[in-house]
Amino acid sequence: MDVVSPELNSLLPDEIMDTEAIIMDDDPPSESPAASGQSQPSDDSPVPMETDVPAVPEIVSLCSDAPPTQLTQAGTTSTPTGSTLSSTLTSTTPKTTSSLSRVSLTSGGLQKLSAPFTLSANHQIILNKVASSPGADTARSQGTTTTTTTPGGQQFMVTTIGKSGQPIVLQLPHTGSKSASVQGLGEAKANPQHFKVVTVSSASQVSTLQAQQLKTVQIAKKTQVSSAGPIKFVFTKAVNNKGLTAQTSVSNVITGRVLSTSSPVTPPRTITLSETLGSSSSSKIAISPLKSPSKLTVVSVASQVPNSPQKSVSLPLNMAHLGHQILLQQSTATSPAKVVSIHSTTMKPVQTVTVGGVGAPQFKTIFPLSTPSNVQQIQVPGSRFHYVRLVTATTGSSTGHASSPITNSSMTAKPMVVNTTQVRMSVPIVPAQTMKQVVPKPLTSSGQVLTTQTQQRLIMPATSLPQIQPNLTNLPPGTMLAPGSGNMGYAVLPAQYITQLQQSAYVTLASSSGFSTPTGIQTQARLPLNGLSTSGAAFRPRKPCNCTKSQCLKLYCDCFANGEFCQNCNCTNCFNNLEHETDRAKAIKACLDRNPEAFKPKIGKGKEGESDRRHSKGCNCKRSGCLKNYCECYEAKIMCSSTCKCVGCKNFEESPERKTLMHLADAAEVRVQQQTAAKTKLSSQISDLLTRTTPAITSGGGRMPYTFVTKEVAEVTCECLLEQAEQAELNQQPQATAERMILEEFGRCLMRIISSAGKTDCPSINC
DNA sequence: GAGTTTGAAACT
DNA sequence: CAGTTTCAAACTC
Repeated sequence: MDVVSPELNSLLPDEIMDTEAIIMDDDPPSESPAASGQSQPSDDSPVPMETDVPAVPEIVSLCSDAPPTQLTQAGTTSTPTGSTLSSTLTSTTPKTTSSLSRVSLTSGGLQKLSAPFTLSANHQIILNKVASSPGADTARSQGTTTTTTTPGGQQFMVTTIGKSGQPIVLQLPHTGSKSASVQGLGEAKANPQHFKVVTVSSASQVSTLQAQQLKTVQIAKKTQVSSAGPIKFVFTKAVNNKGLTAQTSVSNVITGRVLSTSSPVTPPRTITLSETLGSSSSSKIAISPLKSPSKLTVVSVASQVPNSPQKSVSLPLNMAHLGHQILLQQSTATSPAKVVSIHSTTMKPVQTVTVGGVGAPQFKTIFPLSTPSNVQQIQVPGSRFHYVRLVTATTGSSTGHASSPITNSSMTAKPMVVNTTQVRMSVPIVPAQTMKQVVPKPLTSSGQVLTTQTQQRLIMPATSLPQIQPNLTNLPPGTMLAPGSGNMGYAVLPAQYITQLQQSAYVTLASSSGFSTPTGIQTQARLPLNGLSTSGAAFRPRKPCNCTKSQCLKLYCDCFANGEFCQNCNCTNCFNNLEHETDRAKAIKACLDRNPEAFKPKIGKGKEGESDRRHSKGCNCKRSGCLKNYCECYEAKIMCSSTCKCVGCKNFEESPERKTLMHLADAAEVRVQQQTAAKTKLSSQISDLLTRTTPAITSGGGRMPYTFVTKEVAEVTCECLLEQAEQAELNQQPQATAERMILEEFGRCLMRIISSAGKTDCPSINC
């Protein structure tokens, strides 16, 4: 799921996006266990999701070091006209490996590279770079597009934007033992199909990515329906950061997008795409803390004809091992139609990913942010984690950065214009809170109700640390995964952080002021604290920490404990940021080692019959009587329970001290609210007054008092008043009469002043 | 704002 | 697991 430029999309007509060409019609799903997950016995029904990709993908790996812009395998011959890129066959299943053929790789239309490839039994194509072609360096930083035509006439288009430096594996889903060439003989022959996968990677990360990183695209299974039917993709991505220690916060980006033509009347079909990074293809990441595949529906629409059918990808999401591999696999029955993608031909697309449980599909959204790297977010149902990939703006801007502006139908997304250094796109911003409200309570495959707690977020490192594999079930809701610095790892970012990014992006981008960085974010919103309501505290400004010695990498730091990055804090030597992912990852691991539930909400639901909210561990107060904010129970506005070990506790239901304090606290809160409201109102009134008076002043239609009540006017007025006083004295009027005469004169003076106020000239006042 | 108190977290 | 230390927030002046 990736950013696909509209230009690239436009190159692929809907009719050529069908998967039929690569699908074996007559292959029973059970023939190839490795690919059985992607194979579907039924044509129209969505392909069941698999949580695993073949441990040993027999595929043709295409190393992205070579800059092929276009790979065309006609199944028979291809004529290399330029520099040649040879690919090695990496298929490990010779039994069903189809014959090799030459692949024509064309870079930018100027170079043609030929590479052998093989379609394995499970329909995987691995294009491996053997050696850099002469033209590789020149084209490395440029987007590349690879188009492969299978012997059966199917065509794949793999586009790489930027320096991916990574081999690409196209894996055809299980189609039985038949070779691809055989497969293509049927319907596919008559109806060549195209698959389009776009990869975008950070050019700055090329050095760390190395050629060992592998992208695998599993093209799922055939369907026998017509080519007009919608296609589903199972998209898997494996990440292995072993040995990679890059510190930069921007990781490589591998984005793939598969477009499928869909007809409103034709049943959806499925394509499995797997993307593997790292040397170890067997390691996998289970995204879903539920340990059961979740459905991920990716809808990306870019540069499509307004009336063109939606192209959606339904993917199951399963993350088993953080930092190794992420598998997005398609689930079976759920329909991708749940996702509504809104596209605009004028705006660059933004990805939207919908993830749902098997039983209860959920909406998930991925959208780019205006951070130095675009952020793609995946919210996994059930855990409410947000898995985010930071997508670096690549240098391959010439190819066009594209994303699909997609909004969830149930979300109130705000369109925004995103400015990156090279990309400007419109992005629907969906606040995390909005998404929370949208996402229904997920169920695991076994029907288990997942936690709905939203109190905490854990920040996990994008980790190049394979050993750090925290149990995702311990991660607090709102956790996000983002790519590690310089590596393909995923960092768990707090949802709040993403929200902040989004907000910042919106402001910055809306003003077209250019790129926005997280550190520059001023608008902060915070998800609720432990046990607190999610509604009221949602976007409340987060309290900055003041850590000095802990580097904000210990639970002393509230930011860290809440799974947030430090932003606008007063901390010193802070490591709680993306720039110190490695250290942060270690710290997180250390915390989890000490307490696997360290990042779980402390305030959870108590036992049955007890209060709804209670402290998981209880407090240990000794001197505060549990009536001060030192006490975590009191701070969370809950009463101490049997789990507490406090001494002299006064934080219980019948405690008069507690009642008094609570009453005072409520009263104080009311006062604060009233004061705040009064200030707001006064400020509004002042602002309104200034707004109304300013034009009058500038236009001459009216003047402020100081403009006409001059010193002279005041002196004259005083003289008039004195004159009245003198006259009253001369006439020996009573004091009351004298005062009345003075006041009446003052009134006349005021009237003259007012009447002359509207005149441009200085008023003249005569007694 | 500086200093003190407090209790959770970290350490031994 | 208990005791001690460290730490940062809460609190007081």
